[in-house]
Amino acid sequence: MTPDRPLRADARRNRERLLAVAEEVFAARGTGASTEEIARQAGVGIGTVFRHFPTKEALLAAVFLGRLERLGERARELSAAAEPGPAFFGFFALVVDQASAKNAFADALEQAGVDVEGVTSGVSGQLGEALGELLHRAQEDGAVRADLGVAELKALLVGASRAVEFAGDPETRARTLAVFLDGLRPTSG
Amino acid sequence: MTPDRPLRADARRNRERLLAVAEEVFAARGTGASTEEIARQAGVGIGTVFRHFPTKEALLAAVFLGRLERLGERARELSAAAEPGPAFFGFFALVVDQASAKNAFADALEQAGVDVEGVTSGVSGQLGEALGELLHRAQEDGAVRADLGVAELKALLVGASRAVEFAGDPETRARTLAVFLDGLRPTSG
DNA sequence: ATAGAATCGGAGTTGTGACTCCGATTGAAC
DNA sequence: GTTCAATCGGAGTCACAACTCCGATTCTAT
Repeated sequence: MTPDRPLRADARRNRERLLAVAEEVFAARGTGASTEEIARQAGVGIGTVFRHFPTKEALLAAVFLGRLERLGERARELSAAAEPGPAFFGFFALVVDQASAKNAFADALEQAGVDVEGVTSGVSGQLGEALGELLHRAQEDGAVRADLGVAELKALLVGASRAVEFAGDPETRARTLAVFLDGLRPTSG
Repeated sequence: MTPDRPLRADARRNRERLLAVAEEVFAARGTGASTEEIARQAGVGIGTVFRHFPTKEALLAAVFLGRLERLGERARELSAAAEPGPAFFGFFALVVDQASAKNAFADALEQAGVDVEGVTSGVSGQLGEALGELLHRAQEDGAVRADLGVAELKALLVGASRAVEFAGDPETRARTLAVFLDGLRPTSG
């Protein structure tokens, strides 16, 4: 389908630099940030941005795709390396922490939901699997209530990210997060 | 400060109609919806929109202000009419329900946080008081964990709205909401 | 070192949306 | 019914952001 001749060295550099800068800028200024701003910060011309990403939407999709991929990796790592309970809650905290710096996961997942050009669906699926494993292991271990699925977990991650972002100071955040964590535990009754 | 001569009948009508339509349109299309669209749907010229609300931001502020006011009223009503526990959880569910139709509260509170021109601060304070009463009564009644304040409650309302909005189908929503409700209850330990 | 294909830069185009201005209209006071 | 100030409508202005185009530049294969 795609002959995909390897990119010239400078092109490859620019592409990577653009992705990195775009991620920062979108995180800092929101997805409304202008492509020109990104080009300037990356030290390239606007033309270069649009050659690599034919559309602003495509650039956004690429950035979110990267986020989802990294998130999936992290979930798999934790799944393999830690006890089910800590792995699960560690991942939850990690996502929420990122979000408190900048609402990464919510945007990313949302974008995946909208699914720009269908690009993200594959990765989104992978992430879903990783989340599923994390969740099910924690449930079998009795660390997390049994009546939740991956869909609920995603919603909760989005909600927690948002809540924690909204809560300004660290103490409010901690107390807010505690509600989520306690709510996730098996019901005592 | 403001002589505030009463508006002419047609002006008053237009102003109200604009607010109503703007609320609908912003809810449906997001806050990025154009003023022209709102004018068209309200059946007035663009000039009329800008005479009543000198800025799109001012229009947004007015809409959000209305939402916050109604929310505060509702909280006070419940506070007066129902048992502490049901009053609290009823309000929580109510906010979340609205949000699932369209993310009303999150946007409204967020806007209040940004506080366009300081207009919302008064009402936001009132809402805060109403929430405080709802919360404290429920806590004294033992229906809600004691380690939460109004700040945490607001964050949780925002987060829950978002989470439930993200969760597509009603069943996922219910299970997601259950995590919040259980997390809000006093910790058994 | 050289050719020439790939890539770059950024001025220019296009579209959109907030906001202004003023002649036309309409409500209210008499 | 007349008057006139308040209000209206919407064409026009202005700013900004996405996207295009092409001459200038740079990489790479020989």
